[in-house]
Amino acid sequence: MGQRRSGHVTLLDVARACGFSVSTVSIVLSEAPLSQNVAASTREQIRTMAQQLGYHPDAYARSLRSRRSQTIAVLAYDLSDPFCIPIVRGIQAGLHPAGYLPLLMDTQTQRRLFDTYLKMVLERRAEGVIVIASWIFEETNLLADIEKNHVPIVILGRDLTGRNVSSVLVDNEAGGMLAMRHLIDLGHRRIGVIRGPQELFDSEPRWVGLQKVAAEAGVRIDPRLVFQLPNLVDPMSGFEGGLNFAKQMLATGLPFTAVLAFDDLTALGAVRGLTDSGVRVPADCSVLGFDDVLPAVVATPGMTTIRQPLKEMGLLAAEGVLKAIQAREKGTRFAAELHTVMPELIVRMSTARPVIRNRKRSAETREEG
Amino acid sequence: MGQRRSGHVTLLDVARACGFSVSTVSIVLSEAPLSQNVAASTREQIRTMAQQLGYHPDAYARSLRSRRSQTIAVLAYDLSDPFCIPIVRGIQAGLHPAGYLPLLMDTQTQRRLFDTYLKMVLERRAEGVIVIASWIFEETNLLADIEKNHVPIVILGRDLTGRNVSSVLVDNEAGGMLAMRHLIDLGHRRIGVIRGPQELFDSEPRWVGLQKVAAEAGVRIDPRLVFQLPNLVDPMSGFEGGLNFAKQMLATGLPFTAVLAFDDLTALGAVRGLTDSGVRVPADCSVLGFDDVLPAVVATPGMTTIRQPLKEMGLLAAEGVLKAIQAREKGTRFAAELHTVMPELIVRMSTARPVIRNRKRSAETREEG
DNA sequence: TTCTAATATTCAAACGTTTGAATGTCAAGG
DNA sequence: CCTTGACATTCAAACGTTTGAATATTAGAA
Repeated sequence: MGQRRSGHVTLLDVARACGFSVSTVSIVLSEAPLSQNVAASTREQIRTMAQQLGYHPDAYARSLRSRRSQTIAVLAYDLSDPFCIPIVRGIQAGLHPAGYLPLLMDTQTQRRLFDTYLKMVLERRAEGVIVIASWIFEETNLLADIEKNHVPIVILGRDLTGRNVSSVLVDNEAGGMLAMRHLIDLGHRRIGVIRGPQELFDSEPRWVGLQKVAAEAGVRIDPRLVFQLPNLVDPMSGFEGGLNFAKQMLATGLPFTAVLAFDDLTALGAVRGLTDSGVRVPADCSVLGFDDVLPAVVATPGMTTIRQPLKEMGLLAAEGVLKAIQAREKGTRFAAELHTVMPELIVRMSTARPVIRNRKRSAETREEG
Repeated sequence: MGQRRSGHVTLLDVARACGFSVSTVSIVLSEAPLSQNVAASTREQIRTMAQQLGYHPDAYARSLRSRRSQTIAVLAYDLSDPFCIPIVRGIQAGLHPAGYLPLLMDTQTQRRLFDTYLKMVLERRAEGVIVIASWIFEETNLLADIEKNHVPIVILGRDLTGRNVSSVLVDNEAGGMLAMRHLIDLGHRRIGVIRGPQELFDSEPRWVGLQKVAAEAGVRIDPRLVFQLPNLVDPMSGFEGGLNFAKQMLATGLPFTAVLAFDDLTALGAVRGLTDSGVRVPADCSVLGFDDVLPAVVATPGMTTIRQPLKEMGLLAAEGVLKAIQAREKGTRFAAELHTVMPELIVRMSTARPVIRNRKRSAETREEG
């Protein structure tokens, strides 16, 4: 009955079925202002008929006509990184009330995919773009192509306000400071550090922050106990880095009572490396992570970590694009905003006061037990 | 220059800029068969001009005209469940070569969101739907509304072939068998079990499988050591369930040397519960999970688990919808297919041979150390 | 010269909406 | 009997693309 060749019920179908024009039906079903002028009986009739036929407006036709896609593209560098998920959740939560749909794209830290998806962003006429950045993100094409088309961008994890791109950041330096302060407060003095990869924006400020606190407290960080992760291509490589570096730390033979890792996966790797070598966490050595992702909270011992308010960051990003879109509609020029959110220390079981004894001895003790 | 009020460069802009008609430009840029008839010089000219202006075809106009959205909706019950991510990855991998884009939707185990997104599926004219099912999934509206519009569906984690919906399943019974066999092979005889929630499709067959193997081996499963998770609303509740049940198991005072958990998060919860009570894993008690999600592999000790080939399942689902779409195009009626994939035992460090001594004693031993 | 057959390009309609302007109806006011 | 205006409905154009049919331009064959 009335099924057109497209297989989808259209306004025309509904119009024919109840004897009104397409215009009237459209006006009623889209609840346009004019619909106040439509007789109540007509409205009722049209609505029930639409319901009956299972009519759903065609978003493509609608968007074509109204030039609004109600879509925000979200370019995540790697969805399999537990870091991304809460952010995406926040974005979703921020977009939903405004009737926008996130178009989620997982670029898998691949330049090629990134470009493919970028093209799609343009083709699908996304009204805005949110980028969850990683080291692979080089600004080149993004700004050239997307901004040329006046699509507002918000970037998470990188400060691009200089290029007039709104940015959401966590205060990494403060995070680094919190981390080091916690360890020092517990009484640790000999601390190994696994720094983040050089190309990652977050790495440096965390390092700066923790150094600052260490210096203030008169704690010297032995450079032989400092390692730096290579560029990560997937979450597991952080884990493996942590694992290997922990073993290398032990191999130095230098005493240390705590490891401060770049992020939670690295910290979990460190825990594995230490445990495998018979060093107990936290009894013999404390480990501290960063981010507060799911694997850190369900591991045992629960990981003490510097929490990033990921969901909140996603929300901020969502609000950011929406604001920019609104501004563009009104013709207002919109100045890029910088949001810096504060990290928070979450104390769990992976850190403890250091025991006043030689690390090596304690390890041996356990091994013979 | 030539920027129209939409803010996007259109075919008309390109046409005007190089003096050809919209048709010619379209034919060249979309590489239609007719483009062979277009002079090489013209083609070149048009292409460079399009490039220069930053032209990108409007997917909406194109889809409207061609009635193809090149989009598959993916309804995931909860993206924050690490279980979903590899599946999504697989789907993405399967769709990409065919030029389809997954429209990822996180229903957050909420009926309301599920319905909202379902409406969007219809409105955005997704050509197919892949559902990653959870207990919240009740077939009612889905089949009524989506199938009415002849949109092919593939469901993961549930057998709906009876309703002519292609389904991808893991052989849960085989998984349950693998799990129990592993524990029995190690020498465990007193085994606690945490079953999955009743409404979840996977729960029962796993339970059947492990019972079968236990019965064959003459191992009796003490019902006082069997617990059942309530319906899960988020991944953490599985963890908490595991934690609490592990403590309850200990509280029974009954001896047991292994816990077989419904999934990895539950198993990780059990590890926490045991460890908190001074029971070491695996020295005093083995723990075995199911799924092989990221938190299970980065935890220490690494979780022995029954791996589901999640990525492969996603791939199968993607291939499933694509096949159905192709069939519909040719007018062929497409019979729903059932894909059952095999789980695999992954041995890590959370399981070991049981020690021949009283569990309680060993726990005390450690506590005094 | 005229016809055929390529080659090269354009016309115009269609996809399903939305919406400003136009049309038609009817009752009250002059 | 004609305005006026409120109400109810429809017309028709537009959004940016694709595509079957049409047209224009050539060159070779009859």
